[in-house]
Amino acid sequence: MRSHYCGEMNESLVGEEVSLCGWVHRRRDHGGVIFLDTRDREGIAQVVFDPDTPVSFAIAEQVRNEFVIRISGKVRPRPAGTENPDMATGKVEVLGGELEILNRSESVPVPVDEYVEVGEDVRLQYRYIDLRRPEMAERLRFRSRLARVARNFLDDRGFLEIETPLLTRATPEGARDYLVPSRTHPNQFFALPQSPQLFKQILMVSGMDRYYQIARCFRDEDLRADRQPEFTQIDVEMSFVGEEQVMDSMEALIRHIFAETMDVELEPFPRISHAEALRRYGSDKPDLRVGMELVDIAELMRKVDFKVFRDPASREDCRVAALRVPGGGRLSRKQIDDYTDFARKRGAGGLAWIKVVDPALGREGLQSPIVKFMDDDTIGCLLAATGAEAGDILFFGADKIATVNESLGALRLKVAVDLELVEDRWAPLWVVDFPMFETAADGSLTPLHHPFTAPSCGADELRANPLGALSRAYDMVLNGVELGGGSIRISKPEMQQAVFDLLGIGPEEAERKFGFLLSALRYGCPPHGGIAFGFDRLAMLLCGAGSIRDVIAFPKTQSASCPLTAAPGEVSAAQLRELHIRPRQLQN
RNA sequence: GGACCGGUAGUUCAGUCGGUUAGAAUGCCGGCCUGUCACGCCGGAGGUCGCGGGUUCGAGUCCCGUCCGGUCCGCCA
Repeated sequence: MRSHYCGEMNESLVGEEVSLCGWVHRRRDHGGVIFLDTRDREGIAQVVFDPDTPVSFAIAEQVRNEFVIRISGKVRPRPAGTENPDMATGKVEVLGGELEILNRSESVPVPVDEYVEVGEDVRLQYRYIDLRRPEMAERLRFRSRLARVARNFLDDRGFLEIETPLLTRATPEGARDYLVPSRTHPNQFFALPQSPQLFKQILMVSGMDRYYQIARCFRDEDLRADRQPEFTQIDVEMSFVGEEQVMDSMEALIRHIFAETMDVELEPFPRISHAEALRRYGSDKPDLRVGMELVDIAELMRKVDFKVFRDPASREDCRVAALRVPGGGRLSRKQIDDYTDFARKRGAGGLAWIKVVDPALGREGLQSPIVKFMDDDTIGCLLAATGAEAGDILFFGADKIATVNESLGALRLKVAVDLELVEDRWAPLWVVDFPMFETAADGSLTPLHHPFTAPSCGADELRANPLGALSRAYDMVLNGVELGGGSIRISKPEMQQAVFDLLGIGPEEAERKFGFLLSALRYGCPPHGGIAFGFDRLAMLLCGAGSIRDVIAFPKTQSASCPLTAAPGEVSAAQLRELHIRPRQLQN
C-alpha cells in the first residue's frame, strides 16, 4: 500500500514510482494545478495534481485539510526556481497519478502547524491531533530514541531489565500513595509504587547483581511544570559497588546519551558537596550556567550600625550573604521592588541592595538605602569581597540560614534569566556528601534522601550525632534540574534498624511496615546501591521543552485530570460494592 | 491548603470610562485562479463573552461566589 514515508522523498528517488499515505497538511488549489502537502510521521512531501489526470484532479479538488489519503505517482525534480529550501523534501515533488481518500476529517480544533500557540486544555482534549504537529511528533520520536539508547547502554553492560509490580503495598513514609482497593480483601488496599526502590533492593538480595527498569512511578502530590502524578524513571541498582562505581557508570550513561542523541561530548562532571552547593548557590541543585555566587559577609557585618545585618551576623543559625549581579545597576526601582516581593515570598524579611556606580569612589560611588549604616572600611571590604564592579548591583540576605539560601538562591536564578546571564551550555554536576537527616518542623528527624540510604559512618557514630552524619547519597543535577538521585543502601539489618530508631520507627513498627525488607537483609544481602533518573525530565531538557507535559503523550493537567478521557470519572455503585466501598451520600 | 495570571467565533486575540448591531486575524463554506509552498483575489456563515448571583436605566466590562486551565509557594522521604 505504501512504498515510502513522505519525509523520505529526496533526489535519489527521482524517476521512481512511489506510493505515499498520510494526512493532507495543506492544500493549495490554483485552479489548474493543485498542490497537496502530504504529511506522515516522518515529514511532508509536496504532491502535484494537474488536469492531465482528470479523475485524480477531481478528487484533489474535494480533499480538505487532515483528510487521510493515499497517493501514487512519480518522483520528479521540482521545476527550476520552484525548489523550497525551507522544506526537507523541497527539491522534489511527486506528480500525482492516483489519489484515494481513505478517510475524511472535520475541520480540526487544533491547527497542525507551528504558527498558533493553542491553549493546553484544548491540546490535551484533542491530543491525537496535537501529536500530529511535527514538533510534538518529533518529541515522541526523540523520547523513544532516548529510551532505546539507555537500554542498549545498560544491556551492553550486563544490566538485566526486570519488571516490578505496579500493585504493591502502601508505603507509609514519603509521598502520598495512589491507592487501589482490593476486591478480594475487604478494606485493604494496594498502592501504586512511588518507585521500585524496595523491589530493586530485594533483587540485589536475589543475586540479580545489576538491574534496570524504565519504570512508571506514581505520587499523589500536587503538580508542577516538571512534575506529573505518573512519571517514568530510569531505575538502576548494582551489587558489590561503592558510590564511585555507581557514579562513574551512571555518568558514563548520561555522557553516552548526550553523545548518541545530541552529538554532544560532555566534560567529566564536577562534584561538589551539599554544604558547598548551599553556601555558593543557595541550592542543592545549583544551575552552573549562572556564574553568580553567594558570598558570606557575616564577618564584615558584625559591627555595622544596621540591626537587620548585625544581629544575624553573630548568630550560629543565621547567615548574611551578598549576591553580586553583573550589570544589575540598570535595574529600575520597580524591578528591585518586584525582586523584593520575590524574596519575601520565599521567607526573606526584605531585600537590601547597593547599586555600584563607581567602586573606586567608595561610599560616594554607591547608591543604596543601607550604606549610611556602614563605615568606609566596611564598605571597602564589602566591595572587595564581592568583587563589585561599576554597573553592578549587590543584593543581600540576612536571616536564618535556610531562608537566606532559599530567597537568595531563587533570586540568583530569577535575575539571571531576566538579565540574560544564563550561559548557553550543558552544565551537569554531582552533588555529594548529603547529611543523613534534617530536622522537621516538630523537631523530629526526617531522612534527606530515604530511610534506606547508608550513612558514611558506623551505627554508633550515627546514633551519637545523627544531625552531623553524612550519607552515601549522590544527586545528578543538569542545568539546575535534579535529574537523578541515588545512594549506597543499607545492607545490614542492624544498621537499618538504627536508622529506623532515629526516625522514631521502633522495631515493631518497622517490622509491620518494612518487615519484608528487613527479613531480606537478614538472608545474605550484598552491599549495593543505585540511582533513579527522571526520564521525562531528561527528555524535556534535551528537547528544550518548557514542560514535562510536552514529552509525555497523554499527560495530566495541574488538577491531575485527563481532558482526553475525562479521567478520573465516577464508577457504578455495583463496582463500588464489589470493592467494599460505600457510595458517597448525596449532600443536600 | 495558599498567592498570582488567564477564560470573548473552531483557533489565537482586541474590546477604551459601564452605553448603538461584540470586532480582527486565521480556520471553515462558496466562487475565481496552471507553479504554489502559512499561495492569491472576491463573497459568506460563524458568539450561552466559562457558569451562577449581585450592583445599575443599562454589564463582555464593576462586585461576590464557583468551575476550568496555567505559573509558583506549601507538598513532592
